[in-house]
Amino acid sequence: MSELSPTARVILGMIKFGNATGYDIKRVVDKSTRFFWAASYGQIYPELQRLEDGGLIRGEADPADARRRKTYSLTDAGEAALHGWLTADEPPTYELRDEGLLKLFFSDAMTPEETLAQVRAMRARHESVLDQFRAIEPFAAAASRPAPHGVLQGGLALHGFIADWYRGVEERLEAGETLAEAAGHQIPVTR
Amino acid sequence: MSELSPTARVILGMIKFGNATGYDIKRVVDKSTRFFWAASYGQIYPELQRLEDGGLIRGEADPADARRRKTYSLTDAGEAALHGWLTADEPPTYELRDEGLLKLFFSDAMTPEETLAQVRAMRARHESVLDQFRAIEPFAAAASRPAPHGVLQGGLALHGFIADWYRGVEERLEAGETLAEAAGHQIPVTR
DNA sequence: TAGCACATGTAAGCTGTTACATGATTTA
DNA sequence: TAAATCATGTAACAGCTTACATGTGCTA
Repeated sequence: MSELSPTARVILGMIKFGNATGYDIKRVVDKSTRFFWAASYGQIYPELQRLEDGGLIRGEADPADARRRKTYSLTDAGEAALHGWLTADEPPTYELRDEGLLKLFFSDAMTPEETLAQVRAMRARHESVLDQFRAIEPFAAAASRPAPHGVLQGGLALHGFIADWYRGVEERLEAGETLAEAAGHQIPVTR
Repeated sequence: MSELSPTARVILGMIKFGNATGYDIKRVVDKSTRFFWAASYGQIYPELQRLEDGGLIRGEADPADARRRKTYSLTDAGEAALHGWLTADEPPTYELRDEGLLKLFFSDAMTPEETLAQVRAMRARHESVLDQFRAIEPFAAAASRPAPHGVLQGGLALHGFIADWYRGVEERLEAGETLAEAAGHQIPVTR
């Protein structure tokens, strides 16, 4: 049994928890996993087809429904594939693309003022993510299954930490320190 | 002037700071920016060609050098493009792909023991990144330009925070809490 | 009845990795 | 002299986004 494609991983999980149509999956992904696992229609619909061809999901089109909506569910093979992936011991993918960090990496080619402006933009970005998370939180807390709310807590902690870290760097840059000095003085603690 | 392609952004920066060949750029990227901005030969060499065609860089092949090495430098247009990108006020790209978080998101389909095993693997991953950063640090600290060391400090803080956060979650999971409970009790502080 | 949400799908194009091909130079 | 490193490049393929095409059902 070959590995699940990246998009297949979200799809199987989403179907497992009752998000049964491609449209549904997209809608839920855009409100939840997109912060660490995005998916677009261009990936979702072809992948649903492949998963059905491969026997991991089964699609049913209700003929009474005038909308040509196709409702998917996991087959036994699909359940097994999902659980196999969830419990696999290969190191999980972790990939980051952070343009702000790249700019800071090259910030010896900028003035301190220009660097400060970029740091501010980076902090704003993470604050905005925090705002989105806070807007989602009541729904996550009230949801029937608890794990997503746990992940959201992690996201709040993470982006809160990053925003705080940038705030500290900003203050030190404003006081005239270099980026390296400012970054070196930031000491994180978890309690 | 159209936007710099993702790989063009690292390339211009790297050339600016004296990494003059495709091979060089790849080597340095793999020791530094790859944690937040990766690049492969399949991107680098064609992009060097395009940048030269576009007049942002100039390549020189030393005929006395038996190795067919091509040494690049920034043209005035290239300097301007680099600086324009560095100081642009569009919100910088921030993309994360974290398979561990996706598994936790779906962990209601796992037993507590299986979830714990995944959290341990995630922590191990970040600890391993920390080890790599610590190995790099002396070189970053001794480098001629200071900004990369500042970024490394940020990386140490970030992955240290994440590893600590997972350690806390692990302990609470071991004590029998659910993921949502364990995550909710973790309170981050920066000082 | 207009507009929005529901619903599925595809085509074009960009970005990226992996693996291979080729050959020179340096070092053990 | 063998192996590692330096050095450039390409072909095949995987993955992803954006934009478009098409049509239904609900609601103000």
